[in-house]
Amino acid sequence: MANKGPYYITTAIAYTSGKPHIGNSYEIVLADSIARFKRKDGYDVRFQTGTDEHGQKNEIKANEEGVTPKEFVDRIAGEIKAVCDCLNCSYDRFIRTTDEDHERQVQKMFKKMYDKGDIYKGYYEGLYCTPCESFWTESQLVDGKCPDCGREVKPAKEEAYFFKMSKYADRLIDYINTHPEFIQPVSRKNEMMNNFLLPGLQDLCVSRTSFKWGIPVTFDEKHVVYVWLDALSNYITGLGYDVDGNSDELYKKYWPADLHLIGKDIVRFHTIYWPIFLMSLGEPLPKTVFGHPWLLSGNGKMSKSKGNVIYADDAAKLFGVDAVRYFMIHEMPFDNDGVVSWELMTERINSDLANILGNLVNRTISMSNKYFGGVVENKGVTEAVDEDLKAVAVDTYNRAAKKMEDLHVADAITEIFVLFKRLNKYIDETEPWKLAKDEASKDRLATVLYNLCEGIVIGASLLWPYLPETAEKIAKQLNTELRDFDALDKFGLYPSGNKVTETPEILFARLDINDVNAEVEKIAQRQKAEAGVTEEPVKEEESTIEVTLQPEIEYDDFAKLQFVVGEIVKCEEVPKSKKLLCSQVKIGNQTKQIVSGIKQYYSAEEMVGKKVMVLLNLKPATLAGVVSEGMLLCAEDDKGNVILMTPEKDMPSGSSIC
RNA sequence: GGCGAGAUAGCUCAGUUGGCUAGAGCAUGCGGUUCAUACCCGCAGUGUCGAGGGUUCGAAUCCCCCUCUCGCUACCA
Repeated sequence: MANKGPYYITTAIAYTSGKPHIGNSYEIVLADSIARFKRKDGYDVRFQTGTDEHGQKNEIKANEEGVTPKEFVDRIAGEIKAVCDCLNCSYDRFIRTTDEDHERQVQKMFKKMYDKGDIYKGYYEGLYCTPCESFWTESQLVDGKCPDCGREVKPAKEEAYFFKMSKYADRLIDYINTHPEFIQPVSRKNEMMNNFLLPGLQDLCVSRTSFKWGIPVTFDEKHVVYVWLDALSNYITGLGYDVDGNSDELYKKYWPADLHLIGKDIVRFHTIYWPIFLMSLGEPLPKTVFGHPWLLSGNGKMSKSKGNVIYADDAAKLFGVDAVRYFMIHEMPFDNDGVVSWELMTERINSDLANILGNLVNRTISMSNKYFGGVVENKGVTEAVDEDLKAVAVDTYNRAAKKMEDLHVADAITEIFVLFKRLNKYIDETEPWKLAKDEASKDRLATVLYNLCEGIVIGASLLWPYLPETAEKIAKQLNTELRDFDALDKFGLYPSGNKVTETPEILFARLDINDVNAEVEKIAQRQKAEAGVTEEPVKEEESTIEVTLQPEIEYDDFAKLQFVVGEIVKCEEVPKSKKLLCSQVKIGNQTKQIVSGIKQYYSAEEMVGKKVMVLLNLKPATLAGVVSEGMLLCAEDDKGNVILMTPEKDMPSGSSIC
């Protein structure tokens, strides 16, 4: 097989917060099918995945369980790796950000960037302007003063290191413009340009002192390296990159990466921060970053307490690994979200895998056994109808490869099924059962069955990247080997006179939706039990919210704030805004107009009559063209849900809150 | 509010630079077949191509406007 050169593909590394459901497992299967395709296509492939393990969340969860953070992430990383393995993913390295080689290089990178002046010490959230209640970074200041009001700012207490993103912005803009394949799909490129690059990049906080579970900054031990610098660099540390120039051969061979496969939610980090980090290190940029869409549950959000979480390993137990892989790959379009449900999986498996593919293999082998004792021989008795079959067969690779080149993986697998459908049609066209009745057409019958076997082997060889076990089973049943892709333009390589298996195994059994539903019900019960749901479910498990302490204040600071009870007497939507409601709030003998960003949680009508907590003496501001003379206090959880704070018992408006 | 994408058969979507009776898959109906996992093969559909206007010999495709949906982003006092 010709060597087409190195090909390096990565997935995002998974955060070790819990076991991934089927939507989160999609990426690894997609990456695996691309990696396997490239291998068979003659590339020298390296495929890396892994886990992102640092951060305060894991520190807290570990504390709750009474284990060390390392023990905690060891367990979760093990679960994540098990899911990858159960889906038959052929990664070359499963990197963990707690791996010693990774940690050492991240420390060196941080130092190098600092020495270059790309990282500087500042303050988390930056510099504080008391009247504006705002933090600013040094780069945002105008003449060293608050850009809003021009007053003095003073540093907050938590210091942090920042990366000077702006320094490389022009180079990055230029790179993106001259490399149209860099950000895929292209719609994401526009978003990055318009929302971040063209308006001007903010500096990025790259260290924290508020928790310990991270990679320590060598020259300032209070600090640990904060998330993205740690996580993103796995792509090069996993190849043995060395800051000092003593990089491993792997690095020299495989970097820059050909493809970073990531979810569409983290495109920004991979197409802005990551390239800029690499520029700072003086290393080349990855060739393509593909932000893929998501597989979403058809009926509402997946939740353990509802028992409707679909895990890849559960699905694999029920349907088989390849059936699950097939569904994930097939159902996911290039740039729209796909839908997953047990019903859809059942339909897809029955119609494509059982009916079209499984049945084709089965009927072909049955006929070979029935008519020729399993011996498949090319007697060379061809007819016109054979030509079209051969043409489709030898072109299948070209059609699929073109789709793969464009990362349209779902379309590639569909092209392979075009061949299987064509083979089914060929059986109808040639009617072997009729040929079998006439001794004179025995050789024609043999040729037909030979062509069928040959076509199936070509199809199975192409199918291997997506459904490796199935492809191998087919080859075994036909008593032959799968082919490399450079042999797929030839029809007739199947050894004539070969003997197929006497006992064809059903590749994919047809599924009854009722049986599936019964199994699904069992899974749901188990999940509910695990989530601790007894009779009345509903209650979502409360997640632990990461609380970062703000700088301490004096009592006098607090006393400056005037909190009162207000009653909303009138409320309307702010026309120019998507999120703002404008309320008239009665506070004792006064009425204030207050604008709040809570339209997605409260309608204007339901606001009226509510007693709420108001910060009264806040300097008025104009929002979306409307003056706001105070602030309605709300509680907000880590998922962004917002509720109004209201008095626990009724109190007259104007009552002071202290 | 800013930027962007989209609206085509019951469902999911294709439709290159405007050009013959607008397509595919799934689902539906009918017919054929029996080697096979009640499977496979064939045929048939129905569409005011989101609304309205314009350019053109000709528009799903180009222009204008409207309605709705979605993505990113800003505002969140």
